[in-house]
Amino acid sequence: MKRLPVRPKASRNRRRRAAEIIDAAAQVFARRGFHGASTQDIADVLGVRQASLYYYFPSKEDALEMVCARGVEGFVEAAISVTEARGTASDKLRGLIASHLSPLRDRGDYVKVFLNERRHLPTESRRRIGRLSRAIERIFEDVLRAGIRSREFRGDLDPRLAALAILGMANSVATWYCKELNASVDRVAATFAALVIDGIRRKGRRR
Amino acid sequence: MKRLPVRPKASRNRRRRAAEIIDAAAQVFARRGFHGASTQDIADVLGVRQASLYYYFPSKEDALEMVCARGVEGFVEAAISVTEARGTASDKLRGLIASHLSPLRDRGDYVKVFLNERRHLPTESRRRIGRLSRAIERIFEDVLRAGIRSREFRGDLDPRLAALAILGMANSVATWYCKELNASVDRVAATFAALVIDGIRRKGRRR
DNA sequence: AACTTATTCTATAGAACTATAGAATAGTCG
DNA sequence: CGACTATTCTATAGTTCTATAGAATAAGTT
Repeated sequence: MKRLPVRPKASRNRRRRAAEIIDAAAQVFARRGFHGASTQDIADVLGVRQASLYYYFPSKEDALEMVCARGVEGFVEAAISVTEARGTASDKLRGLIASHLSPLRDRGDYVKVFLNERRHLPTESRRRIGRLSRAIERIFEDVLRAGIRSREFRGDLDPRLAALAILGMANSVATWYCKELNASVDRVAATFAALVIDGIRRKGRRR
Repeated sequence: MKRLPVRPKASRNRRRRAAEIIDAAAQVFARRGFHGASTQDIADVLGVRQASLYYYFPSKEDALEMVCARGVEGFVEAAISVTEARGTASDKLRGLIASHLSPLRDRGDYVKVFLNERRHLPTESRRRIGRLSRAIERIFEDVLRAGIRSREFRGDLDPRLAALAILGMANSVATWYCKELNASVDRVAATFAALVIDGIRRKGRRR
């Protein structure tokens, strides 16, 4: 086993160092998937020995849990605060979409891992995180339902199906947003919201 | 090593047997992901020894390639034939969405694997399959562009972004469609198409 | 400096997994 | 039936990976 060229300095702040570790894990899990990534891969990103990681987490699965947790962190709170503000159902939906895409800006890897790898979590934490997912679906659904009740949205809309459609659309951004950065997250959010609210068909000469 | 309870009969048709093997692989890869699934898992589904699989494929990666190939098989052809039919741009888009969701009915696992695991393919086959993906995106994009030119769709639409949105929405169905079968694939397709074409907002008193 | 604690390192046990080799069994056909 | 081919099995080499133990080094403190 070879000696590392330069021994990295130990951080004086454990918290900060732990965040660096989890950040590297997020990066690697996002790229190769949980099972496709080895703890060695994470260590390589940090320039550290594989075994050193275990000072910061007790198992690879726990690392995944930390990444996933940060991947949904704040999603629900942000969504709730959007729905509690004043405004039409359309406004709220626009806000929901924007707040849902927002974490892609600074936590893209975490979100990707949450979306694609959460199924590999051990049962208990998977359940816990699954509840958060469903909470978010519910919030979208409720806004749609409210819009239908207020006659702002079409009465023939299936709120559950529409919520899944909108979330599917929004979540798909995580797979390409970093590659094609000619569109900012805000612009994507606005475009998507306009698309589902008014549709793509030209208006004016209808009915 | 224990003896298997009943030795499975050898199929007299190699083709058919190979299809069974790949089917089991699709099922297992869909559930656990490529790296999360072992060849043992596949063998368990078939009630066969792990090593027996290697009579049908030379490596696990090749099995993934076969699954992915069948996961996109016919997508492009079906999409092209839709766009070549007569009809408005809206009709074509509806048709595209329907034909894109159609394989979920009988090949859900293959589609899931194609969508989620193709990134784990070795470089060359990943490229080849990536080209097919891009071809499909292009087809959607072209229909949108044609609709804009014919003034059927709004002029301010970004066709690339809209195509990605619609595909993201459609592809997301693969993650939940088998769990919640209270909606048939056809109904989902129709709902989604209506959603993006006309939007969710109630019409009639506008402009 | 001497001592104490925090962090990383070396080394490795032990498990799991892919893939190969060659034996054994089942099916087919003269 | 006996020979021939197809398919599956047993057994295992060799690799990779997670996680632990204990030594070594860096940082902080008195």
